[in-house]
Amino acid sequence: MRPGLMPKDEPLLKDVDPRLNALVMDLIGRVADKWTMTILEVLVEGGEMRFSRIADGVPGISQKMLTQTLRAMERDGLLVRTVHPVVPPRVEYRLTDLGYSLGGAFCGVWTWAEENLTRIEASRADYDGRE
Amino acid sequence: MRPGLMPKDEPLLKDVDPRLNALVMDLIGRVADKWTMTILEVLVEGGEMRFSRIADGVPGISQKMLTQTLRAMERDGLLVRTVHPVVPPRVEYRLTDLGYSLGGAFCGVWTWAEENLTRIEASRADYDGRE
DNA sequence: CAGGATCCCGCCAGATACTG
DNA sequence: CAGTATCTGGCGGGATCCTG
Repeated sequence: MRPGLMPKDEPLLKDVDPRLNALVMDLIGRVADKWTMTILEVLVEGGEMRFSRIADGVPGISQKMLTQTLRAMERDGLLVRTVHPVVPPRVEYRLTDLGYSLGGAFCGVWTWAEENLTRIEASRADYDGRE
Repeated sequence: MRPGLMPKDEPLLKDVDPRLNALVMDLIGRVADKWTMTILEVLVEGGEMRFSRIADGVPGISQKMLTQTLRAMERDGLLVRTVHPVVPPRVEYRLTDLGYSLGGAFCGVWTWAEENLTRIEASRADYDGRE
């Protein structure tokens, strides 16, 4: 593919600013966790939703982590939080365009996980079988 | 889009087995972290590589986390680890087809992060500005 | 209903030292 | 070179109680 031999000092990644790269990695660390991905999935499917309905859609999440993750997503501009001043309180969460675009980007990972789950479990069983 | 009103007990996600869904979420939790993503990126770019060259391509990672992440990826069948019985030791890591396919799935997330980094930083600054 | 505030435990990850 | 082994502090995250 490349002409000539590969020089040994060729940069490993594209020659991007390492500081920029670190920022991107941190951003990914923030955004690429299972809670964020799942909440994103739920909101893509369900549109604007209230707190407790999101909780229903994310089995296993604690209220603390749900609040925390939603706040982080709001801070990152992935969703908007609307408080309706009524009793009982009614808070709606709706994805922004940025949020939807992240949902699209994650879609590939989600699909990949679904498609390859059994293959990976088999690989793990095989790996654990050997010693 | 949908005929009729939406019944209130409509399932939030596609009506998948919740246990299957939990497994997928766990798998994503395993695989969607910044170290795995970065190592994947490096190996997609660099092909078969040795331990220390991978370390060079992943700035900021500790040797412990690199070993640990590589082992987990091997267990999941994302890469193969080849030990050459020479002195000094020479260990090569190479992605499997499964690993490459995950790299492709992550590509969207990586690109998304690069493209939207400044927008997100602006959103955070704005969010932190208000109180 | 949608959280805020606390307490607290587990394990994650960095630092350091050692080895085949 | 490519790891293991060990110690340790920090904090992620669950459980619980309380409130506008």
